[in-house]
Amino acid sequence: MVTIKDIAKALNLSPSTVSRALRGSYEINPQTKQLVLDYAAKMHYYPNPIALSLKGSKSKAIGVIVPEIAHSYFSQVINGIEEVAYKRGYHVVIFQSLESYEREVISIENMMARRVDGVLISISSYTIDFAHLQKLRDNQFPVVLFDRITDEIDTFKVVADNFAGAFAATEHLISTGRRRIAHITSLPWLSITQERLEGYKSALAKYDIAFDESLVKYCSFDAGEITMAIKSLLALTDSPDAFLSMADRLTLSCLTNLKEMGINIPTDISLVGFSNLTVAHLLDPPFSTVVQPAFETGQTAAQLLLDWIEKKDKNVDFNTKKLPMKLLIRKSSQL
Amino acid sequence: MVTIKDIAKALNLSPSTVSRALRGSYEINPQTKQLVLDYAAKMHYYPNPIALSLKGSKSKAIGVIVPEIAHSYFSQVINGIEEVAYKRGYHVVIFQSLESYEREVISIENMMARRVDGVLISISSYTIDFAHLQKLRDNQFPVVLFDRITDEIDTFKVVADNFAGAFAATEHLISTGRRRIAHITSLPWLSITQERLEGYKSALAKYDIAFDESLVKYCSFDAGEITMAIKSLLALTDSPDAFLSMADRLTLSCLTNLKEMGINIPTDISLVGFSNLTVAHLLDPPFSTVVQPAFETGQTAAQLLLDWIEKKDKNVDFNTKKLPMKLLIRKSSQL
DNA sequence: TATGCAAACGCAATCGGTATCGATGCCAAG
DNA sequence: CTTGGCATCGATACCGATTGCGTTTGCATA
Repeated sequence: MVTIKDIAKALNLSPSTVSRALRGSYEINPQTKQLVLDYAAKMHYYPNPIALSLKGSKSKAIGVIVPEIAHSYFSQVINGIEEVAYKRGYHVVIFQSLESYEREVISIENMMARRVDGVLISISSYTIDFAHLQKLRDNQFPVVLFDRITDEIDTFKVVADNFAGAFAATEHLISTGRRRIAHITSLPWLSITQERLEGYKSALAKYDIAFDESLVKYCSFDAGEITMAIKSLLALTDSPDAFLSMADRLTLSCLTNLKEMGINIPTDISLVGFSNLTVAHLLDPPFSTVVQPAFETGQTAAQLLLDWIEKKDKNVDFNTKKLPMKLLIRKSSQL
Repeated sequence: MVTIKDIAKALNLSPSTVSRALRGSYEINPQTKQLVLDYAAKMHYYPNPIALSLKGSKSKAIGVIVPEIAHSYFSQVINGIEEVAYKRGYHVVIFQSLESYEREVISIENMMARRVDGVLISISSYTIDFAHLQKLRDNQFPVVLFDRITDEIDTFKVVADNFAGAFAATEHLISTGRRRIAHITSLPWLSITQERLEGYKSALAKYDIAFDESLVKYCSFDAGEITMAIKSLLALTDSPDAFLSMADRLTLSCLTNLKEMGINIPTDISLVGFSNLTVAHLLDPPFSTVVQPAFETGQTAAQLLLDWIEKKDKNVDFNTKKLPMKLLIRKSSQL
């Protein structure tokens, strides 16, 4: 690896002159400058980013924490983050929390130890204490939340319009004649869970359908739990005629379970689910989905973070970007 | 951020003593050592990895190049890589080639500029010149290939047993009475394409079925091409009774196209495809798949690379690890 | 001729941590 | 009393690039 000193030695110049020539400083003789530039190009000189980082205390790296990489939604988000970061000369270091609070805290520490310039995070399902994030913010450290956010941290946030997505899905089910719409959702304390529930309730209200608490089921990541939830829903005296599921894993579980039980979709029960699977149209039956703007979420969050990092003055005006959802109606929810 | 010098000043010691105390050097008074350790813990001291990197010319980072992150197979591979890398204190920097040779070359340069300690790469489909990789190897730089490999580079490689996978799938189709088995595959110059074709041929030979070149279709990433291929196969006078597709995107395209054409699966045409989709069982019909050991591939490749990086002597004995495939038989290929 | 003043470039400190080489103090052996 | 050896710790160069400041030119002006 060729360094500035190598170039300096070869051209009988001082390292400082070479450095300035490479950076195009005005106080270098154009001829000298050209000489250095040519030689550097010939020798394939690249500035050592590690030395730069040490000097400037900027690593040109951002950290990303997601619950799981191998999950269609998050891998699409990462795709969007990559695209933006790559174009702006940053690299992306990825961590998985695996929905564990402890791993999330460790990942944050790890990132700080590695001196990333900023963090993008979608909070783990089991994180209810946000001290690890608040500490970063207290130190003026740039953190952008996406998808799973929280009110307790004041910063930039990027989310899908969960309310509108749930509202549209519910309204669609109502418009196809359904009245007893079960709401299968994730953990109750998550922001996305709450927003989606509100969208659902709001749509019911619009059509004067009473909200029935017994139709709402909160499910953890235990696979058996969703099966239990479905069975208890079907056991109701006034059992549901539609399922609205609010997460990928829940959507797929619903489908698997209902099929196993021999329930006809959509004749017996109509089905709409939040999902970013690219093969929803190939499922049996082709599945109506609310699709999250995953790629755009990644892009937007990365933009915000990098703008923030590169901003001179530290007076930033935080806001929350809300990206539109898309409802794709397929056979699972048609008459 | 607290540094060694801060600690030194606070405890009236020299930076070198603090450094040695933190590293547990034997030549430090146990009491002094404890003092330093306690103070460092209290102040949340983390060694600056950037300074370490500059000194030791090791970045403790590895680069990964995949065609696309948001692809079930590759995201599972990355998952495996991550797991191993973090346990061993490395971080993972991910690049996408998007199946472009140019982007692959740029990514390599980018990684070198960033001084990663090693590279894991699954070669882009349109890479037929390997000079960029050979240059790395010429400089004794650790590179491990996975999935898409090449004979032109002598190094560690990790692949799935493509031959066995294709053989098993073909044999299964034959055992269900199929004799005209179409082979829909990827670009002809890829290692995986060739190995899978060999497996297919070998299974045909075993059962004395003549190999018919007209049943083999090579498809690029153009979506229309697969449709054309399928139509031309169905137009044959002796048209196929089974489709064997050799990549995720092809498998899904086959399914989409055949369904659109109103062809009954598996009655009219039996279907088996290579795929790492986790929802194959929910497709219509439930889809027989050859599943690649994605996670294990990532783990193995990362292991090999890190062992190599950390090895003292540079005499490494290259080999190619072959991981078993799994054939999951579902309705799409049953009688 | 002396002085001023740019233009062009070199010196050396710096970032944080490590490693080499001393330096010091103390105790025991000669 | 001197010398050697050990235990313990400090000063400093170094990794690669940047940067404030100083220095050397050449040239024009008083």
